[in-house]
Parts: sequence; C-alpha cells; structure tokens
Amino acid sequence: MKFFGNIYYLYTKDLFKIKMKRKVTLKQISKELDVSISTVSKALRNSKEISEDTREKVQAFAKLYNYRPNNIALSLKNRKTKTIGIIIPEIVHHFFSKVIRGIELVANKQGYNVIVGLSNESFDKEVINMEMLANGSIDGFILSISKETLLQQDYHHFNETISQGMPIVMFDRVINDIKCDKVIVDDVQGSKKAVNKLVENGCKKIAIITTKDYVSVGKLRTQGYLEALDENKIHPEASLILKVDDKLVSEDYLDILEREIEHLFKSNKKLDGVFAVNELYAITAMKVARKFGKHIPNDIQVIGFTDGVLSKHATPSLTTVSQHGQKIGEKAAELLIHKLEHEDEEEQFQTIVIETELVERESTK
Amino acid sequence: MKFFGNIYYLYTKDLFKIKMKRKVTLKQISKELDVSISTVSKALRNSKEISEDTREKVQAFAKLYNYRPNNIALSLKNRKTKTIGIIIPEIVHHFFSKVIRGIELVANKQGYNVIVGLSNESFDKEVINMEMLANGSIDGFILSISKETLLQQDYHHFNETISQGMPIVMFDRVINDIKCDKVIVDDVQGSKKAVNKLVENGCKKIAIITTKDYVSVGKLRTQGYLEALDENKIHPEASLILKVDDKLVSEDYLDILEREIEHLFKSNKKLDGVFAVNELYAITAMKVARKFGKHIPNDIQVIGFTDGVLSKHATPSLTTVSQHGQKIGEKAAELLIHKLEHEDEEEQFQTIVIETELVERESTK
DNA sequence: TGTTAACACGAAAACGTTTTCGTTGCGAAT
DNA sequence: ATTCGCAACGAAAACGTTTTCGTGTTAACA
Repeated sequence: MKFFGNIYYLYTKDLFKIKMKRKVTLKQISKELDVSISTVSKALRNSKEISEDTREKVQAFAKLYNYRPNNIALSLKNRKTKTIGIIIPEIVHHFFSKVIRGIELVANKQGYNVIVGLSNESFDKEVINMEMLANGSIDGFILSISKETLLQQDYHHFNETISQGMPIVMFDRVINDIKCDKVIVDDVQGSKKAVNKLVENGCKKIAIITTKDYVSVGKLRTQGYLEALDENKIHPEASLILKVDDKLVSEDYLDILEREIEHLFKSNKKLDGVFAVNELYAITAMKVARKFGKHIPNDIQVIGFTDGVLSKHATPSLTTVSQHGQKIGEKAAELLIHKLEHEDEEEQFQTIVIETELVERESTK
Repeated sequence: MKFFGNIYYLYTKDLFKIKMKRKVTLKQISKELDVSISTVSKALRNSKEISEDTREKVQAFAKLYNYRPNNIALSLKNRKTKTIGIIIPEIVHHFFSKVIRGIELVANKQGYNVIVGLSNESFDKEVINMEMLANGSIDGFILSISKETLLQQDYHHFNETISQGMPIVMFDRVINDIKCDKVIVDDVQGSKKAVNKLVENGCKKIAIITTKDYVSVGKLRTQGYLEALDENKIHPEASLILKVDDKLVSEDYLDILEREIEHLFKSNKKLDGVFAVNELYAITAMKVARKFGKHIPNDIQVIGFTDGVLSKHATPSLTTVSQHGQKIGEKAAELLIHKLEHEDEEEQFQTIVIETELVERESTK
C-alpha cells in the first residue's frame, strides 16, 4: 500500500483534494500488488494464465478501488470508440428528438454512446461538426441533411467521410446517389393516405400547404398529393397549392405563414379540405379556418404530417400522418451498428422505408 | 512515396477498398518523407526547431493527404476529451431540448463536443449512463436528475463522480447539498408572478394544478403559489390544490389527468383562475374549461409554466411563465467549461438563478 | 540426471500524439 | 586546434490498455 496510504496525500498541493479518489489505473494496481501490468490486466479478464491466488488478490483490490478501464485508452487500442455521431438540423423539434430517442435506445442496448451535433440548418456548421467528429471520435454517422446543404447541393463532406471508411446512415432528408444506408418514410404514400381520407370523407376542394421543392420531403409529399388527386379523378388547381418558403426563420415568420394561408382561404371559398405537410402548417390552417368562421371538421377537414405534441393536444385534435420517428431512429441505429460490426462483409447499401400511419382524430369526420 | 503509391493498394484484400483514403497518421507521413515522427509533429505545429525547408515539405504533404490529428490519441495524451456529458430524463421534451441547444451552442463555440445520455426518468439508467461516460469519455457532466432518483433520494453516483475529480453542473432539478454548480430557475418567483397576474386580473378563486412534492420544481412552484396568495391576503383552500401523480406514464395517463381536473372544476364552481405547473396541465385545464362551457379568458383565466410549442400554438394561446431553457443550457455550459479550464483555482460552487418571465398571451385578460 | 511440459508471470509492442532531452554537424570565437 | 554555441533533427517517454511472445520455475517423465 505504498501509493494509496495516507502519506501520499500529505504531499499533494491542494488540500481539498485530500478526499479525492482519483481514477485508478492498471499501472497503479500493479505497483501496489508488486506484479506487472500485464498480470493485472489478465487477472481482471479472468485469463487462466494467472494463478487463482493472484487473480483473486487483483480482483479484490480492483473492486475495492472501483477500477474501471479507461475508455479512451481502449478506443485508441481497438481503434473503435463505440460511439455514434448524430448530426441533425435542429433538436428543438419533436420529430428529431424522437429519432434521437430511438437511436439512443438501441445504441445503448448495444453498448454504444451517442454524440450529438447540430447543424442548425447551416451547411458550414454541418461540415465543421462532421469534421470535428470524424477524426477518431466516433465510429459512424447517423444524420439528416440541413436545408442549406440541400439547397446548395454540395455533398463533398459526405462522400469524403465515406471514402475514409466511416459509414453513414441518412434518415428522412436523404440524397439518393450517396453510397450509404438510408431510412426514410414513404412520404408519397403517406400523403396519398391523407388525401384519400379527405376524399373518402367527401371533400371536393382539397388544398395542400407545403414547402418549396428543394426540401425533399416537401417535394415528395406534394407529389403524393398530386398522385392521390389524379387517382381520384380530381383535377389539381394551382390556386390550391401553397408552397411556403421556410428558408428564413425570422421573427414574423408565423405572421407571414398565417397571411399566406389566409390568402389561400380567400381565393378558394369552397375549400373543404386541407392537407398540410407539417404540424405547424396544419395548426395554423385550423386557426385561420376558425377565423373565417368555418367549423372543423364539419366545414373543413384538416390533416397534418408528423404526429407530435401539437397534433395530440390541439383543439380539435389533429388527424395526422405519423412517421414513427422513434422507429426511424431505431432502424438507423441498427443499420449503422450492423455495418460497424460486420465491416468485413461485402459492401451493399439498403434503403429502408418506414410505413406511415394515419392517426385519425377530431379534425376529420 | 512508398506507402501511398498504387502498388500498395494492389495488395489489399478487399477490392472495393481501393478507392479508400484511410486517415493518414504522423507515422505514415514520417515514413514517406524520411524524417522522424517528432519532426513531422513539430513541423505541423510550426515549431521553429524545424528548418523552413522541411516544415514546408511536411505541411504540403499533410495538406495533400488531409492530415488531421486523431482526437482519441490527443485525449489520451492530454487526459482531456473536450467533450461534455449530458444526462437528462427525456429528450422528447421542449424544455430539455432547448437546454441541449443552449449547451451545444456554447460548447461548440469553445471547441467542445456534447454526448447525450437519457435516463428516461429511471434511477438505474441514470447510474449506468453516468458510469459509461465517467470512465474517460468526458471531462464533466451537465445533468438534470430523474424523478426516480429524486424519489429514492439516492445520490451516491453524483458524489462519487465528483469525488473522482469530475465536475458536475446540475440544472432545473437539483439537490442542494451536492458539491457542484447549479443553474435553476426561480420557480417560487415565477409562480408568484403568475398568481399575482391572476389576482391583478380580478381572479378570486385561483386553483393550482401541480405535481406531488417529490418533484422539486413542483414543490417550489406550489410554494410560490401559496406565498403569492398569502401576500394578497387570500386564504388558500385545500380543494383548490390539485397534486397530480405523474409517476406512472401509462397509456390512459391523459384521461386520468383530465378526470382529475374535471373533478377540480366540479368541486369549485366559482373557479376563475388556474395556475398549472406545466404546459400539459394548462392545456388540459383549458380543454376541461371549454367542456364546462367556460370561456377563456372571460370566465376563467389560465397561466402555465414552460414556454413551449403547446403554449405558443394553442387556441387560445397560453399565457405562461417562460424559463428560458436555452439560456439555462448556455449558462450551465459556461460554468462547466470554466471549471474545466481553471481546475487549479480554489473550489467554490455557484448557484445561478435564471429569471423567469411572464409571457402574456390570450388565456389571460 | 537430463529432457519436457505445464504453469505463472513479465517485457514489450502497439494504438497516435506531444514534448523533453539528447545528439549531431558545423561555423565562429578563443 | 580547441571550445562554444547554435541549428536541425531524432529517440524515447508518456497517456492506459491488450496481447503476443518470451522466460524462469517446478514437477513429471524417461
């Protein structure tokens, strides 16, 4: 007990540290017990190279001092960190936080940690964040692409990390011709379910409130809307399609949104159905409808996309297309971890489609 | 160019890897350039020990092959990881994700990464997550305590990590007698602001919908309610205090909540003001009020706590006590990073109180 | 007695850095 | 002709592990 005796502490500079039990290392244990580092290591891993005597002695000592192997040292040695890097555009967002929860769930179960970077919808922050993590901190990425990146169509950072042997799994906002696994929802199908529901319920004039086309999911949902109309022999009308520009997240963003929707209502007096590609658009549509004295769902029926808090707790509660964010996260994590632990197998990439589900609530008949 | 020539690749097993540019290390560069590892390292750090000639040569080569120092190796050497561990009870939650955003913001600005663990309100998961991270993966914790931990009052894991020299910053749900920095909102003051507002607006019978007392913030907010009543010479009534048990997050949780609030309304016909300690309770109270044919804010005024999506987008929109989650996160990160980078300074702990703000919307007059 | 085999352990390399402390070679000063 | 000093570089340790490959001791066997 040379090292851990009280004498030692008398020599430390900072008095307050007297009560500190610094993390103990193999080397320290080996000195205490007068054996080699290798012996300690082996004893702790129950190697049968070591006699029962010393094995017990070492393990008892290690337990007493609460020895835990240093993760960083292990990472360096194994060249694996057992942590997953997540890059998402925004965390204050029901869908993304559900995805994270899903990732964390399966990652943790398999002994992985999760480290989060936020791009804040910015290309530069996306790149910087990825570079920070790609230098050894993580084993692979799970990410959803920022709007700015989608707009600029500059994907070199993805290709570079992939070519360095670091696997990526993309979800929700993905790029087709990048060599990685993908987890997406069937946006087209989901939209069709929604629009079909409205048609079934007797709607004749159905509007869509969507984003500009560079947001891939917005584009796909618009496509689903159009296809559904077509299948129901309804002629699409330009005035029924509202494409909101959500590039600028300014202060008066909400007001602008509201005014645009008001305009939509005004120019379509006979409007009796609204399909919105996200919760906010849907909620705002309901608000505007109320303003115009329309009753939901009697006069106008509304369906949203994404089953978040807003949909659940709005009044009337919102019928919506649920994308199962948590399941997306779980699947993405499974894909990534599989790839990490079977690196030898031949390279091939999957795109997994998570089924959407129409959750019916009070905003439809 | 012995190593990087094409010849090398012909010998690799996996053909698909031919296009891989594996991460390059100091050792590889040193071999290529026929200098020592030390020289390369120094050259890259612009040491004036190295001649301009070789310095340029090395830097050019490094740039060409996109050399980046390996984070893990640096962490091991410096015994600092430059990453912060966050443990929170739940991520699908507006307040917590705002806090994370705040943490990430200042952490990133200072070159730190952020690694997230979810306790899911469970004591065990909290402990396991902390142990996973405490073994070298991070430099310090920012955390909010799980309900189960608060209930069991078992704080050994906090004390242990602290005594191992790893600093902790707690936010929102904190324990007083643990030696660490804390960032809290002034729950008592916040509640008083809300209740005072209701009194000012003419409310005579003000109810509170709160949690059981083991949730520290619930207890404090209840205390604020009582103090405000007292200061306004209003006698508190037991029947106006509803303490909801949110331990079990079951399926019919919402129904139970609604029924309890209905009971509150029934047993207090003259109810004209409601203060709820979170968004959900407030929203549900508004729902129940509507059910009872009461108009908001004319018949009943409602104020909530936490300025999340629900408050903003509810109809009527909800007057609420904003806690500034993002600012809490920013402050917590500042505190932790300061402690990490001034370890020598004498130990003393701060508790920072973030002012709440009453955001007035449509649910009050 | 000499060989062998099992047993129990230690030395050292490796992961990728940084940094301290040499060690050269060479021109200048004595 | 020495000594000195400086410039330019390399060796090695250290961070904390795991693992391979010795090596010495002892017991068993021929």
